[in-house]
Amino acid sequence: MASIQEVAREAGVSTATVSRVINNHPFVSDKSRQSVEKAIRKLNYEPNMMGRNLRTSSTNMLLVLLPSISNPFYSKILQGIQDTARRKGYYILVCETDASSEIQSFFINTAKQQLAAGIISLDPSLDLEDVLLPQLQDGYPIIQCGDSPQNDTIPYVSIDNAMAAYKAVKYLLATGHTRIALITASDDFRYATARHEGYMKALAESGIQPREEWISRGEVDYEGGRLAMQKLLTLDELPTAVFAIGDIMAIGALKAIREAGLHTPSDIAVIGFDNIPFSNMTTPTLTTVSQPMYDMGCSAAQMMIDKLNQKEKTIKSLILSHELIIRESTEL
Amino acid sequence: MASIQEVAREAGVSTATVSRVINNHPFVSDKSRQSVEKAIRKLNYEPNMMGRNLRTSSTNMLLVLLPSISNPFYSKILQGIQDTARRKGYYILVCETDASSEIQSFFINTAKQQLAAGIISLDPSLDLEDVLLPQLQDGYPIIQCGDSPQNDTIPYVSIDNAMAAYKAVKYLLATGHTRIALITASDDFRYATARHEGYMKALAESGIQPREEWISRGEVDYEGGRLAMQKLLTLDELPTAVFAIGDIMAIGALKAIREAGLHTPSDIAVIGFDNIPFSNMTTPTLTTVSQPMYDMGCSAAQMMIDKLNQKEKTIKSLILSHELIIRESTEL
DNA sequence: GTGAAAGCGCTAACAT
DNA sequence: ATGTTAGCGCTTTCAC
Repeated sequence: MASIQEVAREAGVSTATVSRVINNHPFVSDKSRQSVEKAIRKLNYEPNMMGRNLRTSSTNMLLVLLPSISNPFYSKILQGIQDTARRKGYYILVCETDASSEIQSFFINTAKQQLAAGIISLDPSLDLEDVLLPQLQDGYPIIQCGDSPQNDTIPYVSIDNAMAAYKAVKYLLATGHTRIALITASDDFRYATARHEGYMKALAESGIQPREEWISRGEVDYEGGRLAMQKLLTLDELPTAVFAIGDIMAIGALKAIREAGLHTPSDIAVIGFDNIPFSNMTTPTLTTVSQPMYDMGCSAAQMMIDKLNQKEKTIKSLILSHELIIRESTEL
Repeated sequence: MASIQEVAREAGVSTATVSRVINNHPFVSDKSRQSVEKAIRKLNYEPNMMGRNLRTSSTNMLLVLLPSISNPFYSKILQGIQDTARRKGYYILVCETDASSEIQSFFINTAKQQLAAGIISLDPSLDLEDVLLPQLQDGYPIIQCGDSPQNDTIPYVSIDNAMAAYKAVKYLLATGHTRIALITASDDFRYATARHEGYMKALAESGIQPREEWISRGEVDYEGGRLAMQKLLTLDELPTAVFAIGDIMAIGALKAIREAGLHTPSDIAVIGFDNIPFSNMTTPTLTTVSQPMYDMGCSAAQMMIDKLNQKEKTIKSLILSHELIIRESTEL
């Protein structure tokens, strides 16, 4: 691999001039510029990132933390992050946080080692402020994406989860349902509690007393949704509709309903949340609240890069819009 | 961020000694080692990767090329790669190749810039040998994962696709089907042609003349599978079974069958390929050939790291085992 | 407009 | 067993 030295020698100029050309600095004569460009082409030269980054004590890599790469919600956000980052010349380092427990120290080192210029976390269960921030340099840029953080000192990109859930349940109420159950997860996730709130608010507005037994909890996956639905199916008086806080859980619920010999939506209507691609491939297709996953990723990356380029002093949180998508799992 | 200089000063030794401690070199007195370790803790020191990598002209980053992060097949492999890499102290740079056309130059630069120590490609349509290799330094490590390359000079991790397809179709034949259609993709993908071959071989063995009209092609996605199935449904004599070369296409086929008012498996049985998580969540659940996606990723990463550590001179290709998983879409 | 030279943080000869 | 020193490739003052 050619170095800047060799290019300089080939072009008959100093390394400083080569550097100026590479970095598009003004005050380089056309003559020098051309001979440098010729030398670069001839030697197939590409600046060594380690040298550059060491010298400038900066990097063009961003660290993305996410619970699971194979979860379609997170992978869609990651797609947005990576597209935007690449377009701006940034690389993405991916780190899966669910995998093991030494993860924390591993990714904190990434920052301490000056490998990554900033961190975008998609992990809703990571305590960014109390655990992560104190270990990082002051002012180290960090953004939460896909949920709001526990405390509002960390900037984030998300949607209005309470409002979205409220609208979903309002829709069920408007189509005549009154016995509406909720399938949710542990209260550790901010988005889960927000959607729970929206559910409660919608019921309250309609004067419906929410019953304790209508709240069924499970892991945020297919089996979790299936088991949570099975619990609901043991009730004496069955709900006529279910709002699940995530599509994967909703899809598990669809399965449980079918296994019980009941039909969706005629016996029990189901609404999910996220609008993952697969929600449109189920039988019946799933009514859901669409989150702009890809856009959330793009926005988070853009915000991070603006901050790194000092375009923005501080990062301001961003609330993107959501949309209720009505499909077969709720219409009669 | 503390540097090695500051640690050396704090510990009252030279930077060389600190370096020896960091890198677990022998010939350091217990006394020195302890005072260095104490200083490291006190200053919260972590070696700067740019400095280290520049000096050693090596890196602990691997570049992974994949068509789409949100495709569950690739994201599951990526998960295996990333898990294994992290455990060995390597970082993963992710690059989505479907996104745009400047991609090629972008990732080739990653190698030229000495950013990544090696490349693992999950992209079956990338011409690694003729396009990528010539632009890289001689001996630059590269592995294909999830498919075999066009020419066998690039080491790869895959399964025996022809055999797997053969067994899938054999199973359909054994359960009494004789009119078996194939839903496949363009012949640009090695895995697609291999599975096509397996299909042909199984039919030939049973003395069945494969009909041209039974081969239906489409994009490797849900819509592609759906459209390919719709084409098959226009035939005068319908097939009684369909083998799709990917689960996503198979799921699209299930949809088309249902839309035509027919039932799976009673009217038309369906077999997919890959065993992505969703194949077990469809209605009916999908019979499929299981690829060890996660393991393929782990193996590719391990092979790459062994090569980088000079444990292996050359990388040997690896064929992992597959398995036919029988679910509801084929049983009567 | 251009070049000389310092130095980013680290490792590895080499010297002691 | 430890320290001195050179230098990886680059950018950026500073001097001309």
